[in-house]
Amino acid sequence: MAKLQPGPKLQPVRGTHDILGDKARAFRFIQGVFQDVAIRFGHQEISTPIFEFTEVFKRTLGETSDVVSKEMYTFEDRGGEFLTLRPEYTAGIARAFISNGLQQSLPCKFYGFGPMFRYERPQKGRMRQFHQMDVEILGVPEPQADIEVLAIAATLLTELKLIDDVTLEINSLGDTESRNDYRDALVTYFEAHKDQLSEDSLARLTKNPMRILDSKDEGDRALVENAPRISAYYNDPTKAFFDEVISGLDALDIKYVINERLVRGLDYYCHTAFEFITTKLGAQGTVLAGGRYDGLMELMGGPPTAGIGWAAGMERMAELVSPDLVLNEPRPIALIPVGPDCQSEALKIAQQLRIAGHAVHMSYKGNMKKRMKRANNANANEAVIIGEDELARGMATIKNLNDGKQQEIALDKILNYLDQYLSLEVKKR
RNA sequence: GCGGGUGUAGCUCAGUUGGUUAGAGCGCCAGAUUGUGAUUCUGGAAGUCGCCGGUUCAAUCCCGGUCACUCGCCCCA
Repeated sequence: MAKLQPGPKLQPVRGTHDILGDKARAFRFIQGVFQDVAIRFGHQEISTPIFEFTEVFKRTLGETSDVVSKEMYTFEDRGGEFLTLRPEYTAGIARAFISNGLQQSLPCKFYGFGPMFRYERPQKGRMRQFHQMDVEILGVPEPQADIEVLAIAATLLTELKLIDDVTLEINSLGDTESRNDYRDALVTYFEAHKDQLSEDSLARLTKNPMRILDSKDEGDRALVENAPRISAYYNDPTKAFFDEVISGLDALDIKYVINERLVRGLDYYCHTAFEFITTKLGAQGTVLAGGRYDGLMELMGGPPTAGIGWAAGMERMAELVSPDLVLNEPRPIALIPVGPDCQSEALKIAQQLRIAGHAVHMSYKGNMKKRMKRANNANANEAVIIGEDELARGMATIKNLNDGKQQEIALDKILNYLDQYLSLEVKKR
């Protein structure tokens, strides 16, 4: 680690990272594809504040959820308000929906992305500040919205070339009636085997019994094998809803696995729940996950409004995405003035090239050797060398940094020459 | 909140069964080449061996603590 001076702590706060270099490029690439896909599906961008009144999250996520009970970054501001850095996107969007009176303009199709904050012990694929991309459809109670939202996810993962790295697991948590019936049955079952449950699952039994289903404890797993299955408790509407979602996936040729033990931690989910999972990221295999939350708006005090959406972890995606896909930045042109008298001419040419759309690296100081070296480090394609001799003749030297060949070009032909030459280079590839 | 692993140069890592000057590769700087990078050759700078304490004639190495990073549990994207 770098040597730290005495004084303020100079390392980043635990669980936070600086995003630069390849990681920044990967983020920008992923974000770009995401926005493009979301817009093609007719979604509007929404950007909500990264903090909200604490109540917004407390009410919607449920007091007993881990997020609320131990993971929120909450603070009191100078006005005495309790604020919380958003631990997830959906609650903020739901609040924005109500604040802006958007029930007048249903359905609402949103996309957004940005940082989220959870006070957790960091590990692979899990940070205290992390970034999510988020998609929501509000006001569509029909399964078509579920299908569409899944189609967005599948399209995104396909265009990021990640679709073969992930498995879509899907389940229905049922409507309120089905879900409550099932929960009761589960509790009855596990109560009868209380003595065999792990300590963690014993706590889940009162807090969130459905969580026991995806326990990693071996003893629990054996019990879960014989536990009642959720599909046995689906009523007719639930069954019809889920069937329609599934046939939509079939129609779109989106591959999935039905996992009856897939549950959600947060209280407001119903019907469809899904996760795109990979085995390539260690313990945190979920790359993109979401579900339907028809009860959320009322929970928050708004008009009853159906909702479905998902969130994807950008750090996790960035780990998976191939560097070849990301490395598509145009190579710059390096401008190298030789001697102080050539500085202003070089500056003018650089500006001309930049206005014409080229990426230009202008060197600031150093002898020619050093400037050439910097040009090389910047991965420049061409170096435009402006020297006093050439300048006197109205010429500049253009050197191809790939093959080392160089030639003189008239100053007023530089743009023209580079436009032609570089477009040929692109065609060659 | 609970458990495991790791901390040596800007980066990736060797190493010392405790003993004088701490090692490599990459990177950086300079020169070979005062108007030419990438390749080659030569030279150089750079480390309180995470921090504090203990044991010892002597600690980067052993012991204790602490901080940081990392992996896992809980939970989640």
